[in-house]
Amino acid sequence: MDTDRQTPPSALAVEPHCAAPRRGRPRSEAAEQAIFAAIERLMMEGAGLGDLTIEGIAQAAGVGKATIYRRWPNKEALLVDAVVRLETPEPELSGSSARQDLIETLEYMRRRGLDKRSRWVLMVIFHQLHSLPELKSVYYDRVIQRRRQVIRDVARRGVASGEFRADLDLDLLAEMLVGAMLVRTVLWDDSPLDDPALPVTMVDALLSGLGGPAHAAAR
Amino acid sequence: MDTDRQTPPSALAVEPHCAAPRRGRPRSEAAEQAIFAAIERLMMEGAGLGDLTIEGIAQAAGVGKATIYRRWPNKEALLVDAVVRLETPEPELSGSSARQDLIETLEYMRRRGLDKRSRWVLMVIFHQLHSLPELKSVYYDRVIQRRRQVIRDVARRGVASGEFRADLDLDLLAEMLVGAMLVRTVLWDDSPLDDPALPVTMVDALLSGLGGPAHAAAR
Amino acid sequence: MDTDRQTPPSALAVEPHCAAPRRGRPRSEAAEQAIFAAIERLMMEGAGLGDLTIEGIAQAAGVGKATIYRRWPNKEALLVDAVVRLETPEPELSGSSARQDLIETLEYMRRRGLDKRSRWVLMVIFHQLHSLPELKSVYYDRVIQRRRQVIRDVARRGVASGEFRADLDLDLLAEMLVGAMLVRTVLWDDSPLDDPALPVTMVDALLSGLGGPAHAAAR
Amino acid sequence: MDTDRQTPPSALAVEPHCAAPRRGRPRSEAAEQAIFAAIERLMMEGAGLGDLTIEGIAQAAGVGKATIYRRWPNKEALLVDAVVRLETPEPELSGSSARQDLIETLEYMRRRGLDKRSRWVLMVIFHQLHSLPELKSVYYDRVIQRRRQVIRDVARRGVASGEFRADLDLDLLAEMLVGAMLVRTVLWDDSPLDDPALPVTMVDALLSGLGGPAHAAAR
DNA sequence: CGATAACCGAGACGGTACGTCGAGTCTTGGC
DNA sequence: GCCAAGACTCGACGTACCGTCTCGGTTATCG
Repeated sequence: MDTDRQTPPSALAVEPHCAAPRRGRPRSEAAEQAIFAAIERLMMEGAGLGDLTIEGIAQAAGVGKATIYRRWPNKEALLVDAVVRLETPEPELSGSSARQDLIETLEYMRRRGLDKRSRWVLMVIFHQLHSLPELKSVYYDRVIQRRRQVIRDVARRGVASGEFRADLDLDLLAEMLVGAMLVRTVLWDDSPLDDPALPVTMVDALLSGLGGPAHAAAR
Repeated sequence: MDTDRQTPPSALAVEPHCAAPRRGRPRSEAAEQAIFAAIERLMMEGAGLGDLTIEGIAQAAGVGKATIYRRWPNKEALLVDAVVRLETPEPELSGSSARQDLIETLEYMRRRGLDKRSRWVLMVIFHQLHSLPELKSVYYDRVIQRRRQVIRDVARRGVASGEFRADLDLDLLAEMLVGAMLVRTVLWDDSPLDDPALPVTMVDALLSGLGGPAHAAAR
Repeated sequence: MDTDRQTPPSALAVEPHCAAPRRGRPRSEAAEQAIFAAIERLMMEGAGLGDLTIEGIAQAAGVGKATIYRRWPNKEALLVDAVVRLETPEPELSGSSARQDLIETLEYMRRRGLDKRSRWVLMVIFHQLHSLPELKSVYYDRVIQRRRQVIRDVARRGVASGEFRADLDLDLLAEMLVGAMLVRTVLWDDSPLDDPALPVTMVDALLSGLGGPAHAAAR
Repeated sequence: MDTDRQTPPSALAVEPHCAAPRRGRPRSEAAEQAIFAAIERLMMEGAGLGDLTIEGIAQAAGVGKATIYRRWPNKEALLVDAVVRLETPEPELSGSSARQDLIETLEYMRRRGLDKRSRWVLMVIFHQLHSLPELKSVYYDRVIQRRRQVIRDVARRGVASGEFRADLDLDLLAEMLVGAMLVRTVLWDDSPLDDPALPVTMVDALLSGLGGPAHAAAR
């Protein structure tokens, strides 16, 4: 499915509304690149969300404001597209075992949480997610669902191989792992993500259970 | 505990800067109430974060802008105080067992996630947390740390009673539970918080472990 | 007189800049007509000067903007040419007497002042005359000087025939007559141009003089 | 009449719409002065009408754009008010004779036509007169009608004293004199206004009549 | 009791960014 | 080389808020 997807996934952007034979001067690919590059540059220079202005971006990109507004209907839509574009690709899972795959996924998230760019992306997402309803569905479909599916697939294989309990609630598993990583990534930036053993610790804790003797006896 | 807490916890607010005997007309308590009431009203009418402007709030509250700026140094500080003020009080834990206390804590979070007002509060928190460093520490000290302490206390008692494993990582426990609830609360608003059994399921999953026979054998 | 005037008097227009044999597709005569027709149409629909935009004209004419800019260097030049093109031809004077010729000239101006199209032309002239120095000389040479010459010729014949005083200041005569008509045309649009006797009244007043007995005695 | 007119005649301006007891901070008189001063300065530096921008004026006046838009609804209204404000006061007429008064009036217009500031004002008037209908009536009532009345009064006295013919058409007299001056002022800026004898020449020509012996015989 | 001082609503102030529009230029494919 | 279409940069438009600053007027406490 989706084998021929070359064009990058630009949601929210204003497509030239004509259907077939495209007339007139085509939009400049260079301008688009310059815009995204300017955003990334400003962002890396420490610009917060409120510091990113359309006028500033246009200036930094050497581009007219109209060129931006021709592509996106407003500031939010632009930021959203910039954010989606900055998302790092999903990791390739080794597939040696379900436990190992979970660990690799969490390790990917851990690294992402340490990367300035990725953390900035998450900030924007969390910021705009509720003020721009369109973004919600776009990001949900394009990023979140995709990741949930990865974990879900891993878990299914784990259940089949007997690594995971048969009555496993797949969503719950995903959320407990992802949620814990998000908390450490988004809520604290002096966050304890530096420990490379974190993914192993988390996965094993979840698989082995945290209950003690009294808990085991009660079952 | 905390029996003498009458004055609301207004951090970030600008206190009248003269220390000693205070002269002149005192600040109107009514104005303060009107401001908070206006924010809540606007919020309940569906105003997003970007729709909340100082001018709008002042107008809705029938209050001069200066009256707001006399109390808070800027827009963010006001929103933060409004948010902290809307925080529901912590639940009383029954203390019958550590497991039960965890479940009650999660049940409290679940209810909170279903409440429109509380969800709006979380939105603001997530939004402003990075753009206003002051908020970060205030909210961190005042809300997050307090909750972490509650869970930590519960867990400690659980370890002592043998309900929890002795090598329990308290922070990890807290984050996996809290993180999962936050994901369901903040990221999705069609979220599956409706299931009243959710807290029990989560706690028991974490305590019993999700590993299957193959996992158990490997240990 | 002027029997060979086929090509319209297009001053300010940009001639294809290669001098010699002209190659490639020749310019579309139809496009030119469409542009002028569009301007006239928009003008008659009540468009003020500020409402006439190049983009609007191009759209209304079904023509690309470049097609306009290939012919005129800027907006003002286009309007000027459009205006000159709308100028009605000079009247044929009967020549029966100098007084009669003056009256006929004023009558022509009176009618012109009652015509919406002509009044619009005058508006544009008065507007652009100072912001576009080129227009000034073009319009001056092509329209004003021509008319002054007509009146001057008439007056000269009048002096020769004894109808006019020998010490007549020709320019002053022209300006007093023309000026009065312009005032009624340009400054007021509820203007009293409806009276068909106006030209006769004006000419006779000027010729007979407005001085009374006391004035006559003083001379 | 109008003995108590202190407040300058600011038409088109947006008056604070509250009726009686004026609340809030009053508008800064200084800002208003700075705005007008900036316009005049820019104008004297040779700015054409198209070169006068709100942003430029605000900058030159050291004033926020909003401060301008709080007073005038748009650019045109501001220019109009600036123009009306720059109008020089009417001259005091000596009243020694009707002929003399007419000459003085024309001399005033001649001088005005030689003054850069006044010519600029006339340009703006002629420009905006048709694109901004409100201006038309304001300027008409406030300037043109007033001047017509002056000439009318003079002429009436002239008729009474026998200096002017009894059947004098007052409006026609005014328009022929005023029109001729306007033509020389507005249409040509290399205009022959330098001759100080011009007013005398014009008035005497009009009073004595330009007809020659043949014309006189025909009456 | 009167002065003093800080409060109050209202709204103007200088700025900054927004999103739109037009001018004049450039770049497609097509005739 | 022209044509229609429509992108491009630039810069002004008119609007909305921000955070500050007066206004006239209202309570409090202090002297």
